[in-house]
Amino acid sequence: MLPSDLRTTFNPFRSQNTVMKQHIADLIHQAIDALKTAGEFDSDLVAHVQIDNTRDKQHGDLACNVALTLAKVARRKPRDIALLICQHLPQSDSVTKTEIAGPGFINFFISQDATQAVIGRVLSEAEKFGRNHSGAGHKVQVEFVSANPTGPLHVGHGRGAAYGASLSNLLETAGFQVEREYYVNDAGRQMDILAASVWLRYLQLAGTEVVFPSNGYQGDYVNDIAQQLHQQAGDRLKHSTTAVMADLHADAPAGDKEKHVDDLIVRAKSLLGEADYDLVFDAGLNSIRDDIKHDLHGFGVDFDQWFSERSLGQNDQINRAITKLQEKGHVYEDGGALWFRSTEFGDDKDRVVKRDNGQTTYFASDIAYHLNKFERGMDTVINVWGADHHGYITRVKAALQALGIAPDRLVVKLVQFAILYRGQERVPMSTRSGSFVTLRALREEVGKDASRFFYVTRKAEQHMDFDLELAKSESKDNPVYYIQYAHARICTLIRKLADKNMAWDSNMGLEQLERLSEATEIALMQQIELYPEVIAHAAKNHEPHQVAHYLKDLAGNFHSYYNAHRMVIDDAQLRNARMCLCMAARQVIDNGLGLLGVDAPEQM
RNA sequence: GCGCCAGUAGCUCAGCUGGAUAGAGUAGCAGGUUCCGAUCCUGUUGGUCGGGGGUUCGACUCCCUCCUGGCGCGCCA
Repeated sequence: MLPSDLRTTFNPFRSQNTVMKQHIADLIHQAIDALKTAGEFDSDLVAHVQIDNTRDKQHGDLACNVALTLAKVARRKPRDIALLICQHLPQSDSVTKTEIAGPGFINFFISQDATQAVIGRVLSEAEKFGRNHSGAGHKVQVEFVSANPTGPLHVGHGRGAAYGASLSNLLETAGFQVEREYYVNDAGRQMDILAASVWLRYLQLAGTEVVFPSNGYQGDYVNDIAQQLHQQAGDRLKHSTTAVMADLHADAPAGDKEKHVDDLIVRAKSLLGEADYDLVFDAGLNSIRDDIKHDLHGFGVDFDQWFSERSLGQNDQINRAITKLQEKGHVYEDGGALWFRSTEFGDDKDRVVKRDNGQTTYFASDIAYHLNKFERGMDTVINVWGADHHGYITRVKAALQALGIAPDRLVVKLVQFAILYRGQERVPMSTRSGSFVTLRALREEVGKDASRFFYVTRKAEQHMDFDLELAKSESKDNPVYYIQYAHARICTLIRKLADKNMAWDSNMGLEQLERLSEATEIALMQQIELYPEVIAHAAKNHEPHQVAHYLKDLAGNFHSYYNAHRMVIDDAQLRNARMCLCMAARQVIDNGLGLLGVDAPEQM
């Protein structure tokens, strides 16, 4: 038996079948078994029975290709096999007809009774409809956003936030125990630059004349933080211009802006002393982190854990991780630095974990961090990263492997960047031009629902054009409103019925489902029936965009139905049956939008 | 140079892990509501799935090779 941390990734997802697909598959297995008994097939023949939804309803509702896949091993023509199977299929109330078509497909036509039954399941399972237990008993952590706390989130982070949040929700509906985590990069040089920036702005407010470094953080938010700090600490952190600015490397353009800012950091530390430097540092960190937290909350994204990078160093976890690698013989010294021999695990080159000046690298923190994740008992860890980090995957997986953790227990999802458009015009997003759009600005302009929806309508690896005008438009062009409108329409029906003393009677409706036989009604029911497998498939493949596309189709089915038939009618039996169908559709829209972090409003 | 992601209708994108005649939305065209919300519905035009080979009963999907675009290849974080 393998040690527990060497076990491979649990793969809970086998074929996720709907009730009906499973039933058909069972029928086919029974037929094949009967044919084995009859001597038509070898008794050791193994059939992989796959049931597909048909694209064209002329091909029935469900189709099976088993006759084609068996042709070779059974050494018979596919159509002959299909015929044999059909002749041995047990009777089923759910199947009205089977046909052999094309090269040897077996098409199944499902009875209306069986199709209508989904309505009762949706109404009784309600918000639980669509869930499954394939991930039961497994802990998975989803780490996402994790933007440096050196400034507000911008629209580039929004896609990762929307994707990670929806993915987490999806995994939960698949039965996983999910932990949502934000890794706070609160250590390192960038944070020191922020602290120095805050202090210099503070000095300016306190009346000390200093020149702000070109490499400092220029944003207005730094001023706000400095102002708060000044109110809080008074002039206690003040120093003279000469004390601050003397003997520094010159700033750009004449000098080196990197050396200049590094000198300022050293100066801040020496003039302020450790305690006061930490005060300034924490003022910046806490303010920005709280701001990010607040921003994300407004975006419908909340985390279970905000994991501090600094805590790794404070608890000596970085050195412990390096030592662990050393003990296993994967570390060597060269040029005064410590190197992890990652090439042994497929990396292009070895990587430094401890610099010649004794400082550990960011990579070393990341090794410790990922070790920590698994030590916390995660079976699987999912990292949602920006596409620019893909070069990093190999070395992190190499480190895990070196530490005895199966690398496939870490799954990295890369999210491509989104390019903003305002109609035809591309919105410049460079930080330098100062015109980059914050996530907050996006939320204020476009709204949470449309932003969340737009971010996840494209699959994550796909480059994406995000049109602000389209997302903003409250019209038919905008899919999120199209879906929400369907939901609101159904809610309006309920209100309408109450006004007319015709309140929806679900029991009567459920007894009369056989009255629902219009083409648009059947189509809507069939679409509803697909929901659980769409969810399962989306969870399995980490693809929330499938939910978005499904919901668009579902809303389309509803609107067609609504337009073709009336629900508020005198025939109480038919009226209540139709309302059962509408309310089932409403429930599925509600459930699906919920996964995507989009509200399902009762009126628009 | 090496590696990762992408290339599907004029535009924005799906395509259920290899299945039947490649689908939506939008744009274009032609229609529909005295009605429960027209933020809606119906019909229709539009494709050498980047190019070329290969694998097999069958390829947008898998393999090879070229072309194009994005990103990455630090003792930065």
